Amino acid sequence: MATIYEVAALAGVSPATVSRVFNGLTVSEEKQRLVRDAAARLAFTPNKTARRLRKQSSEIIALLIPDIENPFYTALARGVEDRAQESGFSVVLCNTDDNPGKELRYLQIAASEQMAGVILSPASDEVDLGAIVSLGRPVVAVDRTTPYPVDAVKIDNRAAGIAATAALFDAGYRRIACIAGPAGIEMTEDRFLGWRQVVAARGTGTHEGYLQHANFRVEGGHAAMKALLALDTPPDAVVTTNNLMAIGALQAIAEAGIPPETFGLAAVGELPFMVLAPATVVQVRLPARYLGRTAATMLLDRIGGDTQPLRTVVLRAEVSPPVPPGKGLAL
Amino acid sequence: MATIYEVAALAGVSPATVSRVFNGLTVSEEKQRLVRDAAARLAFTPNKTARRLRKQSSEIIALLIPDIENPFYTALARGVEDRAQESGFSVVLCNTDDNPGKELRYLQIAASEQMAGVILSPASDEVDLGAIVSLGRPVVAVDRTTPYPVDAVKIDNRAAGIAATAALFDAGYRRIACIAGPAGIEMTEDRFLGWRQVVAARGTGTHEGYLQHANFRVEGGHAAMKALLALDTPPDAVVTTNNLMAIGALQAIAEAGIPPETFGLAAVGELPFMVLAPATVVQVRLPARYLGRTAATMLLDRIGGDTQPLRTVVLRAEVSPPVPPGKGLAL
DNA sequence: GAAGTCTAAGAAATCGATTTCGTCAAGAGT
DNA sequence: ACTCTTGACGAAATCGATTTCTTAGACTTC
Repeated sequence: MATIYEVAALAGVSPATVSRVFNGLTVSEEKQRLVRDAAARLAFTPNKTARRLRKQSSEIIALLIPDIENPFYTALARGVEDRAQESGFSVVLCNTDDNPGKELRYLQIAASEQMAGVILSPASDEVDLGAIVSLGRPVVAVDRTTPYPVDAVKIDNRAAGIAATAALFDAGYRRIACIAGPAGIEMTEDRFLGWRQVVAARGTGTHEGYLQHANFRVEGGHAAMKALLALDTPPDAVVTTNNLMAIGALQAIAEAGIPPETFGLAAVGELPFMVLAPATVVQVRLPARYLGRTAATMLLDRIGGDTQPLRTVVLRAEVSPPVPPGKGLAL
Repeated sequence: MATIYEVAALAGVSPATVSRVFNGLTVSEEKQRLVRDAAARLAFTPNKTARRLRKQSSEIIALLIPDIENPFYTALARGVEDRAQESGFSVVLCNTDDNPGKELRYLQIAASEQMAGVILSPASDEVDLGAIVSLGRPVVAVDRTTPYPVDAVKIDNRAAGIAATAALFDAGYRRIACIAGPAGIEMTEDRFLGWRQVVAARGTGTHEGYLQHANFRVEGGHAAMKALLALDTPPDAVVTTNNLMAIGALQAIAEAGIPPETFGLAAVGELPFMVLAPATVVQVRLPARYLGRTAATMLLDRIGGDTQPLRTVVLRAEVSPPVPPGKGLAL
């Protein structure tokens, strides 16, 4: 591939002039023409590695997500990518598997690769952002906040938990359990607090074992649902705090021979690739792609020099389908 | 972050010696100890941009996939990532949306970013690998082959189409249609030729309109299935040539009020997040993660200097669940 | 005509790691 | 004791783009 020196030689100017032409600095029209002609003839593409070394930064954003196989996160990734590409940035997608060790490794890569900024969904409250923050690289946390001085975009998780649970009560269910993610994760806590609040307000109380903690994956939801169904007084409905645990719960319900339309299920998050009738499950729709897009806008603003005070943007979820009163959902 | 010069100054050696220590060249034990101590004290992390500029390459692989929201491709990506990380390589995931323009742009990025190699599922037979191949960067094509001199890993697609179709005949269906991806894509062609071969061999022939081409997405399968159901003589079963089109077909079947267990459906590819009884759908399981892992192994071998002749590795699919004879699948 | 100012453009330093070339010291052989 | 060989290590070039500093020429003013 041609270098700036070859373009300069062909155009009869200095390499500095070639650089000025492509970076929009002042160069006479005559010499601009010479440089562009030469570059076109040589099919010149600037070497980004050299530029990155000299400028000490890049046009790359690191995006750290905990589960690449969760469609919530792939939708979020597309939102980040949409916005980043509008500004000429590339996105490196880093799948952490909710593993703090992998997450730290990716953060170190972001630092040593001079990425311009990081968007991440932290694997835990103990995520170590010290190195990247101390380098002055902007960070935006999504879906979960951190104690570090970084911007954040999140869902109103408590309201989402409330909406999911209220929908089940409105549909006539009375023994409503909750399958939550791992304890200690802020998003999990907020969502099941929403469940608990509605259960307390509607006066039915909860049974022992009606709150089950699971991992966020399909198999976590599956195991938790089996545990719920094995109780002396099983629930007649369940709220899951994410989409994949709802899938697992549905599988367990089907395996138990329960027709899905007679058991109440509300998920915080859209179920991917739904083939059941839409009324079978209440889905609290999370704006994942917009969440990603918002996070990228905030990060790009910081990269561009934005020095406004740190802020947290909170997005809202919405319930789908809207729930009419009465027993069961499949009306 | 500390540079190699600062480590050298603290250790009392030259920068070249520091570089030699970390790159395993011959350095006296005494000086090795001095360098390692100094590096630890300064928390030295080598600047990969500088190294990449001097060495003219990087430890990054570009992975170009057509649909990040298709779990087949996220599983493939995990396989690539698994293997790459074993060798200290990072993977940049590039989502092309089956768009040749986006694909070309990502290939140009791979070239100008000096990525060590590329794994891609080509958006079309006309993909332009000229620039990246002429730079000598290794390329491995997955899932689809190309006319360029590159290695490939693929599924035995024809056999997969045959297996899916045969399973439906074995289950007792007789009017078996096919929902295939866009015409002209090798993988599509091979899979529906497998369908056509079995239909011809079993002597039932096909009806006008029994072969529907769609895009590979859920909505493509949905529209194609509605078109099939609207025929004067609708089919009693269908083969879809990928997983997401099966999802769309199932949605259309449910919307038409047909119990899914009475309609035959076989998909080439595992349906993601299945909540129907496993016997409802025949799934031809594709080893996506292993496909990714194999592609990465081949690419890393090339990056490492492998000069064996170009080769294509063909992996096999398997049918799940195994199909007993008789009408319908839900036995 | 001389002095001062401004602008375009070239020379060279810079970014940080790697690698090439040259030097010096130690060891072996005669 | 001298010569030759080998290995460790330092100096400096290299990768390619950007940017700083300097210079030359054009223009204006007195």
